[in-house]
Amino acid sequence: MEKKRDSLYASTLARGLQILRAFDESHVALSLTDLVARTGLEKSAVQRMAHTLHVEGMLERDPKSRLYRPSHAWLELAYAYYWSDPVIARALPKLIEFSRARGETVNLAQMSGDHIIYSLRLPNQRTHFAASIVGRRLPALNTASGRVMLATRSDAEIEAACATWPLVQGTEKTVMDRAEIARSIKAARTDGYCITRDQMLLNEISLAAPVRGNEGHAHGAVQVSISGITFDERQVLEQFLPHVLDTAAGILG
Amino acid sequence: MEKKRDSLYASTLARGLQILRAFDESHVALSLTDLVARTGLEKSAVQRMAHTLHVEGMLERDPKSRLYRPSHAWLELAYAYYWSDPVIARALPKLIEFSRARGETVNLAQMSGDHIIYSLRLPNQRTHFAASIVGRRLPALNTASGRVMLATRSDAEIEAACATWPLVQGTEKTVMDRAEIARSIKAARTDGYCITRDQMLLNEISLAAPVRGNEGHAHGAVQVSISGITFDERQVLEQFLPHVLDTAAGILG
DNA sequence: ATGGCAGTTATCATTATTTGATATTGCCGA
DNA sequence: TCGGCAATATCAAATAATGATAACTGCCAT
Repeated sequence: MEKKRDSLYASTLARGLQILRAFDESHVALSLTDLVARTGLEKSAVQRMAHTLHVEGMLERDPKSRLYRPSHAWLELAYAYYWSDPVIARALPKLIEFSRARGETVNLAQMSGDHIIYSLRLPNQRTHFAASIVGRRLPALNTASGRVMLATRSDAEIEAACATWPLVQGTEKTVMDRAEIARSIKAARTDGYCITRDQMLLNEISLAAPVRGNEGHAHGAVQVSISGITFDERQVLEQFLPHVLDTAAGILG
Repeated sequence: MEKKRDSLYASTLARGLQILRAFDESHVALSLTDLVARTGLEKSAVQRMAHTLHVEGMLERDPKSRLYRPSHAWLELAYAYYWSDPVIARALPKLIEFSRARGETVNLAQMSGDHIIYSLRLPNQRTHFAASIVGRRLPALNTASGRVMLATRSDAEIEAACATWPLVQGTEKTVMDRAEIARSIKAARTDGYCITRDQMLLNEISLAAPVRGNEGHAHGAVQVSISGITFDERQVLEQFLPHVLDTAAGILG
């Protein structure tokens, strides 16, 4: 539509991507009209894009209901991503080791703009579905992983992030005070870890340590989710912090 | 190139998808000329598609080397896929339970045309990278998972599959004899499970059981990978089969 | 059953967008 | 410093996308 004065910009392709992005956790199967509503594209455009994506194997379609759904190709893209990111290959064996040794859920989170994204997850207990699958994005400032990664950046960047990056109220106890978050990040810088509680899920304690490259800044974060019912924060630090720090340090060390 | 006489087919979108699919385990970062070589598209087309994908956040690019790489958006697509597939949500808690109880690597495989694709993986020991990440595709006939799922289909389908589906020689011991594979599938139908050894990896024993829906045919397979060094096939059956069958049966049961 | 209707499929003239050739610029190694 | 390759930018030609609209379908309520 009215995107950019960019002669290299192929708007048809962009429209097709809009269709793909219309699917998310609360939109798992969409009809043509759903897609029209969600993308704001013309009915005809949606028809052509969806059809093309179907022919190309990017969308499955139920002949009965005529609803479009993501196809397995979406997992193949994740597979390609995994191979492309060198941090993943280094992190995975360490996370497996941790998971085996401690029997707790351990994740690799990475920065993705002003969000974190979970790129590896080794769930060890039944929890919410969203907390067990890869690809979930959360506002960086609201998460231990995000803060501990941010803590490896410059003061200016931290300040800008604290001032402008989005916050989402995950629970009634989610910290929404930017000054307090800034303090948490400063603490994370000196401590080398960040611990939070009840931020995105009640009774969930989250402990994260940065995966640092040579240059010092974070390429990711190793994060564990611990039940706040069976442990308090002090116990989590005592029992898990050394191993988490070790695991994180070992990845690019 | 000139695909179909299909008035609804948006070739620009298809070209963009070709760019995405140019990335795989052995092509993790590609230059424009690489993309030209791999896709067979015109230089200008590649330029525009790659640029658009970059602007839309689907490709990352290293300003120094000018190489394009998959972005985190590829993981977000996987996230959307996970929510869209009802089998995943049912299977995940069961697999976690299994993984916890047995301490062995357990996977959910699904049919994807004539291949299987691993859609959930809970690795429990260090192994090859490819064996630990989701989205990997393998020829169905060469895998225990593929055979056990195929075994729930009609005789005609099995016959056709055995005659025409692709085979890949994963190791020197990979069974490439279609008649033998057909026998293995028939056995899987009566046994309710399939076990293989040394097929895609030497000294790997693979045991799979079907995830059946009401109608009886398989929506997936629960599969465990066991070291063929520490166990022989008889031991694997004794020690794992009941639990694998249980887990698979419990998913849609 | 049947009729109505929302949603899907198909058609087509118009023209905006892509196309692909080429020219220019920038980068890296010799 | 220069040479050569790869990446960017440009542009006229025309293809391929557009969006309005018409025809069709299957589904639900009656």
